[in-house]
Amino acid sequence: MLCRMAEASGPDSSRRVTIHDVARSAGVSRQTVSRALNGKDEIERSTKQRVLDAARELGYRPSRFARGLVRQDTTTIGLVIPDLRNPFFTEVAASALESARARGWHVVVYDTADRPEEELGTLQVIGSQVDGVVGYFSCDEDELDRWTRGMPMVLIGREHRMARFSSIRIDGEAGVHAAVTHLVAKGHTMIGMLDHVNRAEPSLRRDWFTAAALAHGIDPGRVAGAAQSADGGGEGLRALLGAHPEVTAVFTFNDIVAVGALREARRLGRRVPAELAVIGFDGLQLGALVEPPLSSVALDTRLLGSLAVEQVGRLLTGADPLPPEALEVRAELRLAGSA
Amino acid sequence: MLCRMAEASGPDSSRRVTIHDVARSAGVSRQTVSRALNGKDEIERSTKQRVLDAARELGYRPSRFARGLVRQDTTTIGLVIPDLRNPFFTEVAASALESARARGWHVVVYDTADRPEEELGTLQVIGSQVDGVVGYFSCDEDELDRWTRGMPMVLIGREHRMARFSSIRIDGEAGVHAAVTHLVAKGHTMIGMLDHVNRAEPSLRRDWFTAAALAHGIDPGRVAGAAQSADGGGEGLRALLGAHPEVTAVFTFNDIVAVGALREARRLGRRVPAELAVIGFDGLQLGALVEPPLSSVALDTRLLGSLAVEQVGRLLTGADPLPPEALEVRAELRLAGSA
DNA sequence: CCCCGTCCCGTGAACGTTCACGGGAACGTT
DNA sequence: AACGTTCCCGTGAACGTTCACGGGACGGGG
Repeated sequence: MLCRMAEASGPDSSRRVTIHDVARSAGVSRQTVSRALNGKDEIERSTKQRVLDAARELGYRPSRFARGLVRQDTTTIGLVIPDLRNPFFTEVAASALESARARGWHVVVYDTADRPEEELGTLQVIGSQVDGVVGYFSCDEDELDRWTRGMPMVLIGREHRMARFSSIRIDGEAGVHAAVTHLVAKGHTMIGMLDHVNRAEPSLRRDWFTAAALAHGIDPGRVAGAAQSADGGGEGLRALLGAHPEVTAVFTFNDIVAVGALREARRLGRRVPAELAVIGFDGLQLGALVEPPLSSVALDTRLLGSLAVEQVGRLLTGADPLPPEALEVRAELRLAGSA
Repeated sequence: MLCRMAEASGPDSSRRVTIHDVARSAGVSRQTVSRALNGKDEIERSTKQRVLDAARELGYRPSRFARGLVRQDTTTIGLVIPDLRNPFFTEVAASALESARARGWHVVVYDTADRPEEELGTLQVIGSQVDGVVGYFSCDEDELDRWTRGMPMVLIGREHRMARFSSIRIDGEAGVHAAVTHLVAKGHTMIGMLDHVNRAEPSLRRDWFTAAALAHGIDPGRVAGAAQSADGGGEGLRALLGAHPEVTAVFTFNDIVAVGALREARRLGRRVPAELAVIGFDGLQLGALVEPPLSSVALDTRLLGSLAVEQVGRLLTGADPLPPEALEVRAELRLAGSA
């Protein structure tokens, strides 16, 4: 009489084990089972143990949906990332997870595998599973709007037009200016750039570079494209030096590309920073692992992730959203061995 | 008469907007609203549009809990990772996300921040939010059992005792043996190792190294501990060379440590691989970024992640679980410039 | 004129849990 | 003996959605 028959021996064994089954098996009511499982106190010790045993015996697991329906306390946000293996996004994701955990939120992560066409599908699926979304999107704003149906969204590193969106701006103007200033101070006058390739419009970082170069009376035209990978950085550097052999310093779209350029420079026999100075963008931890360590216009990825989470939180609780000027991450030059 | 009053102007504005509100506002029934929103067909074009407008006007968003309760189709798994910023775990996580996405599952990611005491809290919270768990756990198996209450679990890189757990075994014996063999063939006889520090028991990788060294008649005692970071690898190498100056080759616990050792070797003025050969473990993409590229006993992280997801899937659908011999990832030597 | 089919829409029921309330038993107090 | 307290426990209701079913309106064919 200690326990009734266990396992799948009921009339239809495919049905889910509910709180009712446990109650019946333990000879008590639903509410008592609920009390036992949730550690409420209006219950006798022996009864509690009996219920717990019955639950274990039947393999009972409460339905998160039913529970979530009645107590509206769990919030879940979606994090959309183009490529988790890219160290930059890894850091942003880690920071976002950190901030979310501090608030007791759950984070569902989606990796769109760098395919913009995946974004819509993801959005559609996400829309019915989370309370808000944070992340990177490359598709059109109207498309975003169509698929998210009024869900709070925070876009990272991208401008927004519609009021219901929010976005974290990345301001690298001062940082890039400082980088060019530093290179000039070191005596460089022929400064090139490895820009993002495969994009319709020239990158913002390219604009910042151009402005900084012009401010120092430097020709900003020495630019080559590079695919977003270390190999891409290597090839980009070869192309740049092929077209502009006079270049003695390079600013790159990001650190991955910079690391590739660094590796290629070594292979070409050019000493860094003596014969070729390199400054990246992002300030990844990765930059400290290579030799010489990478100088970079560093972004505070921790701040980036936490700002995004903070803002989506305000949007979905209805609190005052952060003003645009607070939603800005300023990049600043961090010098190491490579420049 | 196009649309009723919008915004929060009801009697109590704090209540959630339900499908009922939309129905009332559009002058139809719940079911019709449901039809419009879910793209069912038994509905007239104009009605559908009217409902959609009303929904948008009111800012209606369906409750994922209510929906999940009635249609039992969405499955969500939890992914528990000690430190997402660690490139190895990043790769495993990315692979797991990939596999889950292919199955249409959602993945909630938890980063325990390398603190074992966080695991229990995570587990407790996770238990009521996901259908199954995949990941790394360092705490006791009984503790795991206590907090998960019969939820399917797949442990990675760790043995299990209880039947309800499943685990992915990592077999590096042959790979480490091959690594040592290769070093011996290159003429090395004084081979050291940088092991994981801060662990109660010596690591499995250490055991594999010891066995391989003995098989070649090599003293396996030249070992130093290293913290799990690049800096740790550097310090470890200094300690190892301090205690055993005769060492000409090093096998490390993992690639991060190896990269640190590589960097330190350069700083010490020892040429790699001529004066110091280095072989890591894990086979991270990171290894290709440093100079010289890192040789490593490589793990197929993609397989690792997909196996774990596959197995947790079988456990929670009740399909035949994969047998232990299929739940094994074999590491194999991948040579590059560093050895 | 009746019957049947198609198109569109609405009504009860169910999903599985927790909350608010009520109530009986045992015990002590006036 | 009547009454208040404390300790356990059970019963309706509610959460918000979808499914299964039923039914009215309309049109066409016999």
